[in-house]
This record gives sequence, structure tokens and C-alpha cells, in this order.
Amino acid sequence: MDGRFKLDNQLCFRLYTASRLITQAYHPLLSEHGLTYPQYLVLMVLWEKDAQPVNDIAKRLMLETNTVTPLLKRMEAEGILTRVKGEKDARQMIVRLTRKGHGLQTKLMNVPEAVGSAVLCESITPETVPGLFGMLDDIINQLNDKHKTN
Amino acid sequence: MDGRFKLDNQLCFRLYTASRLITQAYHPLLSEHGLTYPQYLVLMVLWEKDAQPVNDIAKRLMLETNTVTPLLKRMEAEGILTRVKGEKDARQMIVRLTRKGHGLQTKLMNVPEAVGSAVLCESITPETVPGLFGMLDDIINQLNDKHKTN
DNA sequence: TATATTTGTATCGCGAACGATATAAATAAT
DNA sequence: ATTATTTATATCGTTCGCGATACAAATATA
Repeated sequence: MDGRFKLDNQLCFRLYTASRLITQAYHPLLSEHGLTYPQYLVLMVLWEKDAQPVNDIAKRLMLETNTVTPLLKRMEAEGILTRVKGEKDARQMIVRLTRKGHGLQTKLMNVPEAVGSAVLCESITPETVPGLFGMLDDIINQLNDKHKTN
Repeated sequence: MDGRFKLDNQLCFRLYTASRLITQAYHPLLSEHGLTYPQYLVLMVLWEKDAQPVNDIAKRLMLETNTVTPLLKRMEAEGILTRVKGEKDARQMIVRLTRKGHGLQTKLMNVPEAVGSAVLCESITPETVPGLFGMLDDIINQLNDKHKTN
């Protein structure tokens, strides 16, 4: 065979593995506060802008609502946020952080730094990260556009 | 807040999203043959070297056996591979491709090329890919070493 | 040889992801 | 105003991913 099926030639496998391993690096820091990594992503979205409908959160995270809805329900059960029907549009569910949800921001203050330093290495430095971000953003936009077209 | 929690500054979120979107790009090509992306990864491992114990497959994919075992059982149920107790070590389960499993390689011949071209864009070209691979490999090795140390 | 430890795999439970589908509310078309 | 379509969210079923745990076979130790 000509190497097209060699694992070592696969971009997706690298992304998949790197994603899993960084998520694992977050795990001890987040589980300490009863959070998962996707829940932490939801928090970052709501810390940026509170009181958003489910759809806006899903779009920001590029996830489907059938992934986000159960995620939000679990966070609601933990007392991190509330979900209330929209007033001007009764189909929407507006998601708002509770005091506990806001408070987590302070408690997690050191997490980005901790994970960031764990990832630093030969080729991942403050100088090279922007280039990496650019490539990943290109991949994401490329595939996202293609998905919307089809 | 100082931007440390901004989604746009997060490496992990980009890896997580890029990984999901590429996996989605594989989906129509693989589901046509009754496969998922992780199952495709297992196939690539076994096409490279048939007749491996569960542990070797898991290590190659950097997954735990409690992820791989059910995955292999589903593939066995589909007639893609067989699992038989090792002869020299009765604890091992040796995984072997069936004729169907081997045959899938021919049927999926065009998949790498199709996904590859879907990802090609401004900053992802045959010239830039090696650099991206290097950075991702560094991240993976860095986190993998750290994990084994702790 | 008997006992302890390590190793390879599997089971269990939970939280994602996501395709397919359903439902109600809002909007557009007739 | 009725009917049709779109939109926002939710439900269901299947497959991962993984921490915790179990268990038997192999190896090391006493």
C-alpha cells in the first residue's frame, strides 16, 4: 500500500489525539469544581455575554442544540445556570448564569495558565501559537463553510 | 476580565472543533460502509499490521482498553474482524481482520484523498502540513510524557 | 510451593456528540 | 384568516471516551 492509510500521515488523527490529551489535562482542574470540559466551554461563552438563547450558545461552540440542551440541563441541575422561556419569543430558552456560575470564574482563574504551561514545548511558544491558531481557524472555517453549502 | 477566558484565545477549543469538523467530513464516506471514524482508525492500525493484541491497538491509538474493547466487539459483530485468545499468553485477545475487513481497504481507497482535498485551504497546503504535523506531534508527545510521569 | 504483585482485558456508569425525528411557536404565503 | 413553512428547542437511540473497578492469567517474591 502506498501510505495513504498510514496513521502517521493523518491530520485528523493528530487533531483528535491532541484534542483528547489537552482535554485530559483540563480534567483534574475542572472536576475539582464538578465541571467537564464542554461545560467549561459553555461557561466561557456565558462569561463573555450572559443571558443567551440556546441557539446562540450552540452556534458559538459550533455544536448542535441536541448536544447543548442536555449539557445545559445538567448544568442547571448543578445550580450553575437557569433556563427560562424567552419573553419576546416563546420558543427560545434564555440561559443565565446563577451566582454560583459567575463565582466559578474566580475559582477557575488559574486554569488557563496551568493548561497553557503544560502545553508549552519546543514548537509551541508565544511566537508560534498565532500561526497555529491561523491554520486551525482556516481548517475550521473551510469545513464549516463546506458544511453549510451542502 | 483580562481575556484569559475568551474562547478565541483557546487552543483546546480550536483542536476540539477542528477534530469534530474533520470527523464530520469523514462521516458520509465511512457510514456508507457501516463504519465510524474510530472504527476507521482501528482498521488503519490493522492494515498496517494484522493480528495484534488489544493493548497494542489501544497504545497505537493512545486510547484506553475500556474504549477499544467495546469498539472491537462492535466491529467483530459486523464481521470486520475476529478476537481470539492468545496462545502463548491467555490473557491477550488477538485481533485479526476478516476477509471483509481486508476488503474494506480497497473500498475506502479514495477516502484519504477526498477528505484531504476538503481540508485544503489558504494556509493548509502540501508545504505547510509538515509544520502543522510537527506542532501537533509536539503537543501530543508533551502531554503524553506528562501523563506517564504523573 | 504458597503468596503477592503486575499485566491484559473487560464491565459499569456517566457525559458528551450527533443523526433522525418530534413539537410548538413564529413567520410567510395564499 | 387559513394554511404552509420556517425556526427554536427537545427527545431518542447509538457510539465514543474515560474514570473506577473487577477478574483471571502471568510473573515476582517470600
